[in-house]
Amino acid sequence: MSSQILTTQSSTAVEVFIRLLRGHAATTRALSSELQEEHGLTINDYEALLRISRADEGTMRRVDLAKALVLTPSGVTRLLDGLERCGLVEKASCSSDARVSYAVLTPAGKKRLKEASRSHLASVRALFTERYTDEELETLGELLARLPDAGRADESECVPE
Amino acid sequence: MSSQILTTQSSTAVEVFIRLLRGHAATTRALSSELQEEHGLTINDYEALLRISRADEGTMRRVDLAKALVLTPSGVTRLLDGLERCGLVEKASCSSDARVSYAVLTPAGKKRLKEASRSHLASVRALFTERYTDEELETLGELLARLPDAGRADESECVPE
DNA sequence: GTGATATACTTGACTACGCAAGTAACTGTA
DNA sequence: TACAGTTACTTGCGTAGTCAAGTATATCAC
Repeated sequence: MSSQILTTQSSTAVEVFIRLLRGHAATTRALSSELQEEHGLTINDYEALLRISRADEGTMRRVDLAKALVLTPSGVTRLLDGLERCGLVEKASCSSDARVSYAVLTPAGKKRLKEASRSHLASVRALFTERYTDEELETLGELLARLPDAGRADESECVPE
Repeated sequence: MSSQILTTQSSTAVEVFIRLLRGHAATTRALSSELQEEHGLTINDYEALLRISRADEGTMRRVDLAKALVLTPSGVTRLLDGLERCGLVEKASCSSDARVSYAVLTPAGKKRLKEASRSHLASVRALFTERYTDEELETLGELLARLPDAGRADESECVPE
């Protein structure tokens, strides 16, 4: 009905953006309900545990975790509050800088992460490999990595021992 | 420190997923603060106005809007509550089905959408075209469209008259 | 028609954030 | 050594969304 201006050139940019939003919403929902039900973790809980487990010395400054998860510092405080309440993470202080408080996995945290990893990784792989060839996955990963802050995703595949 | 299992095959699936999450967070944040400040709309407000404006007869069932935006019905109720309170959207009833209530743009809603479109579309294009060639954008769009529910993004480029 | 089931939508209670402001500690400059 | 500025983190408050439950209407089987 209403007249529309369809600028063909670079109209794809907007499409791509929308698909990014919707794809994120749908995949997150698909994966997080499973993670939630089976292991009581949100996607960010899981990612936080994973990042901490992979960090040098197995500890991570809250600030660095915020960057890795693309959260604000307050978001991280609350995220870790929850994980601490569940006994999966503990605070540790830094000897050289009294401002920083490290997050460390407890044995329970390591255990939970390991359990959750099995099914979560399998689900992620299933979700993507049923839609893309290896080559396409490679391409998609490379392209998404150029988005602001998406580059630091690096090798998140590891399953902590 | 901890031993890690790096399954090279399809490890990219997980990487891609993470980049999707982080890329979404970062691009949304970048674009929505501008939209918020300059036009008082969130990304979803904007998308809702756009979808309604593009629908046949300029009206849309709430259920269909939910699907298009990948929100739950209650999410749509609240989203539209806000837009109604701002006078950008109105309810209309359906003569053939008393359960459905349509969302229609008010003149103010059309005006706001049109104003917001200018800068928003420009920002989206800038954000993406500074990172990708036309060809890459095409590829990225095609790949993202395969994700669950991301396919219905279609030609969102239109600026309502 | 009448009851079972499905659909469209709303509401209350909750969660996961963000933002702004605050505290404490560190750093660099004079 | 004192003070300005920065950094790490927390807290109060607000918001956007979910889920579960509820209401009203429609549809289908018989």
